[in-house]
Amino acid sequence: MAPQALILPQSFYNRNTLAVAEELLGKVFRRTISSSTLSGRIVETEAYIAKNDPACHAFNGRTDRNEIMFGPPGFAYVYFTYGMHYCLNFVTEPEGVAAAVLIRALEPISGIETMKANRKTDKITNLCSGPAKLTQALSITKEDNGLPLFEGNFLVEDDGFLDFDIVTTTRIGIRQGAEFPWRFYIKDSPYVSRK
DNA sequence: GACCAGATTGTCT
DNA sequence: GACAATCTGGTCA
Repeated sequence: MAPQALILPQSFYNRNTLAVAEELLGKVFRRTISSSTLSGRIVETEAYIAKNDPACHAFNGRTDRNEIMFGPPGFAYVYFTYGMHYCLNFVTEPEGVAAAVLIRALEPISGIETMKANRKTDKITNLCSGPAKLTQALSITKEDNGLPLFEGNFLVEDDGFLDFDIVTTTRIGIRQGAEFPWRFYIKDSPYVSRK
């Protein structure tokens, strides 16, 4: 019998961002939209910490866009980029410390038919294997910015899955701060964005 | 597989 | 006005 899934409490996020990014691997992200459930296992993350990290949106201080990162931990930070893509982050560290974890890839678990329709492809490994792909598959938009992750319809759960190794690399798609080894993914997962 | 161009607009300087 | 925590679809090998 599989262990019961437990919702990660807000305190899970109220910690060092690198630890949270690493420990989010293997956890399950789940959202419910009008009685249908879309979920997937987190297989790839990246850490962004305003202090000393020029790649972080909050590096140059508080703005309208990054305000949520300065708030309490355990909330979603969704931003729009490249004129057409949304990316999903989880805010970490105590209130006042701007930091977040970018969710880069999921292994689809439920709601796969809906994801296929949203992504206009039938290939499972192409549904959520990238930060903008997974927001498209799960219909995540600016409307979801600021939602709590520890209660409601937008959650992260621990179902006890621990059978994997973790690979640590530099982050993807940034120019400044590219040398920080703050990307984590599940070794040998076919659902990560890139090796 | 690798590399490259184009899409398309919010955000900040 | 420049750029962006990206993706897709094309070419070439």
